[in-house]
Parts: sequence; structure tokens; C-alpha cells
Amino acid sequence: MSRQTIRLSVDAVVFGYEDGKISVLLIKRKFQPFKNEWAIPGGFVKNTESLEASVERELQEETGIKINYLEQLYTFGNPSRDPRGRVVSVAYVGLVRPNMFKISAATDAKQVQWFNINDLPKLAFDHKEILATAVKRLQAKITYEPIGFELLDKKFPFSDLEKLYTTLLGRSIDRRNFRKKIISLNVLDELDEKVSKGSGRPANLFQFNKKRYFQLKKEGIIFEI
Amino acid sequence: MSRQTIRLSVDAVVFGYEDGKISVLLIKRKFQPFKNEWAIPGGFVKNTESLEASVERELQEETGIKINYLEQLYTFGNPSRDPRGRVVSVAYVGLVRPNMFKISAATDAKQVQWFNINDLPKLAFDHKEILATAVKRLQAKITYEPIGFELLDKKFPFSDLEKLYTTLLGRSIDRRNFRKKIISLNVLDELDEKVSKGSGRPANLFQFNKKRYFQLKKEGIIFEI
DNA sequence: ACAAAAGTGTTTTCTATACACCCATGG
DNA sequence: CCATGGGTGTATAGAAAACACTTTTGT
Repeated sequence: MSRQTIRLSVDAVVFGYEDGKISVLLIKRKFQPFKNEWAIPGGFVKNTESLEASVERELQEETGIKINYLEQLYTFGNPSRDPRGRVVSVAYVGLVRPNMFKISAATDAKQVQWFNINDLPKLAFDHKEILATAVKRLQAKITYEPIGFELLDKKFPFSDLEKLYTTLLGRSIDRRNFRKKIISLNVLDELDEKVSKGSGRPANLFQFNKKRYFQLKKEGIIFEI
Repeated sequence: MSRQTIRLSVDAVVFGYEDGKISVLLIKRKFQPFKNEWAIPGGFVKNTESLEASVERELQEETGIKINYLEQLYTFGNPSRDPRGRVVSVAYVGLVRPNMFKISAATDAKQVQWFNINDLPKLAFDHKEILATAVKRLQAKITYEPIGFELLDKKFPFSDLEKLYTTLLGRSIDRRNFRKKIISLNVLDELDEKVSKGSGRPANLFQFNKKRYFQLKKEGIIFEI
């Protein structure tokens, strides 16, 4: 049996949300193959680091971003997915809050950039497939796990949450019913703070209570939209 | 940057179902490390084969079993999960029909054996964790994808399906409501065949219509129990 | 005729959906 | 005072859950 020459990489599809738009963080490759093409950030795993640590390191190196939520997506192992040879990649989905969104859009914009998921450039490797898988995962998962909150500021007005769901699910939602459903899940704390968006009545701020969520989850109560 | 010395393996948690019991296929290891301990079948990925092909090859080599359904589960990459060095393993879940169940229990029983998931031996590596993850996936997935049928004979009496669900979900189900729900999903064909289980009224046989299922799925109709 | 498993409907309860007006603020 | 977005309740329809007796076969 010949020695394995498979190399292992990680890739991270990082989503951000702002102003009713879902974006993905992409980098422009500096080297061959696919030099100057857009790609999902990622790179080779080091011998001693965990896969998650590897993702975080690569994101730090390539984009400087700090992610707020990370989960493994899928492992892509098609033998011909990388022209350099056999590279198997463990893909992750990352979510960041809007403040990160702003920072990263400003710095070093030539090499790191947010792209609206409905307006993507051509992508290197099989990254189009990875990204499509990630979008599907995100869309599915917000309906049965409270990960939408990870894309919003810690304190957010209800309308932000609603807009996030309409955007991701691609359909309009009845405001009253949506609010009733979320409130009945009992995982939001209503704060004594209001925020104004320039015009209109100021909105009450809410905060996701992760502790209470895990408590309820343990008791078998499931989050479902 | 030092050359990567990560090796990549696949592992397969293969489930079978018979007589109200869910079992997992385990092998007794022939070599160190964990010699003579029970483990999930698996092995190193070859340079040119896909991950799925690798799983199928390993299962063939180690157990002779032919699986009926295969899906990727999760990739386990803890740096210390294998005492031989850095081995990252892509785990899969496989399902087999009862006839496979019988065959494999008979042949070479010293090295390959079915274990009831409620009565497992100590396992090598991090295979306990992998198996637990697989069980959770199976339990969750039968409620929103029609994979239960992959564990039954192609033609099956309704009671078999019902018992499978009660076993996997760990709770009793109202026979009438369950039947109504499944029938209303419109993915079963009722055959003009009956089967008797020794005593009692013979049962009509049903068959899962995969083609119709995919058609309905395309139309946006979702399978849900 | 009886034991054992299969098959079948109706009622009640809960959940999801549809729907429109008033409120608080800034300009 | 008007424009803008925030906040709220009720009625209807549909889905889920509870519930028990009859049918068919083997012994």
C-alpha cells in the first residue's frame, strides 16, 4: 500500500447580515491556482491544531475577522476538486455580527470583500458548490435552531429579526404572527431600551437569552419557526 | 511551513433493524492500537478514490456487507483521537435491509458482529462519540426524511414501519394517527400481497415509492412525521 | 371459540393563518 | 400635522391528538 498523499484543508463560508442583505466573505487569491479569482477563505490544516482552530487561524490570517458562531458544514472530497492534487476540505459555516461586517468591508478591500449571496462572482475550486451547500444549511437551520440571533447585534429591534427571516426564507412574514411565535418560544428578553431609526416610532430592543434557550432545550422544548 | 503529515480515514456507522431492535455493525480489531477491541468499520482513504468509494471498499473488505443508503455524518479531527498520530476521520452513516442483517450475523462472527445500540461494548478510538452522533442523526432524520424505509424490506407490513418508529423515537405512537399521517404523505404503494406473522390477521404489504417521493419533494411537499 | 395482530372514523384540542388599526416619534 | 416605522387582538381553518371496536387469520 502506497503512502497517503492526501492533504487536508478547511474552508469557511462566513455569512453576515445588514440592511436586509445576506453577504458572504470572499477573498481574492494571491497565488496559483486560480490566482486573482475569488474564493472562500481557508487553507491547510496544521498537524497539531484542531479543525476549528484551523478555521479560526485561517480567517484571522486572511480576513482579520472574528466569528461569532461556527459549525461544521460538510467535507468535500472529490479527488479532482483541486488541480494541485488530492485535497480534501472540511467546510464550515461561520456567522458574524453587523459590527464585524462594517470593519471587514473597510480594511484591505482589494483582497477581502463582502458579496451579496444573490450577486456572487465566479468562484475558484468547487467553492460554488460549497457556498450553495452553506446557504441551504443556513436557510434550513434558522427554522429549527436559534442561530439567526448570531447575525444580529446583541441588542436588536424586533423588526431586524423579522427582516432577517424574510430575507433568508425569501418570503414575507406576517408581523403579528411572527412576533407571537417568537415571543412564545420564551428565549427573548425585552429590554428597557429603545432605538430610533431616524423616522417612525422607536423600537424596543430585545436580547437573545442563550442560557434560557439551553435550559428549555434540555427540557425538550424545541425552537421552531 | 512543515509538510503536512495528517492522514485521512473514513468510518461507517452501519445500522440495521430487525424485530424491534436497532443494531450497529462493529468489527473486532486485528492489529494495534486497540487490538481485539470493538470498533466501527473504516480505514484510510486511498489517494484516488472518493470518500464514498472508500467507505464502500472498507465495508466490503472488513464486513462483506452491502449498504443500501449512505450519508456523510461528520468529520472528527481532534488531534489526539488516534494514538498513531494525526488521523482525521470522515464518518458516515449507513443503513442496511434486514436480509443483510441476517447474512452478516452468520459469517465470520468472531470479527464482525451486530450490537444492539442499547447494549454496546467498549469502543476503540473516539468511536463511542461517533456512534452517539450517528444515533442522534438517525433519530432526528427519520422525522423529516423518508430514510426509515431503507431499514426495512422493500415490501413491508405497516406494523414494521410503526415498530421501527416507536423503537427509534423511544415512545409509543398511536397506530391510527401514524397510519393516517404516513398514508397522507402519499409515498407508499399498497400492494396486493399479504404476509402472515404466524398468528393474527395477515397484513397488507406496502412499498416505498421513491420516484413519487422525489417528485413531491421537487414540488415542495415535505416529508414530516 | 379464542388468541393475536391488522385495520378503521370521529370528536376534541391546539396551532397556524389571515387580517387592520392605533401609537410614538422626527421633521 | 404628516410621514414613517412600531406595536397589538381576534376569528377562522386546518392539523394533531385522543380514543375503542371490528376483522381476519391460525390453533
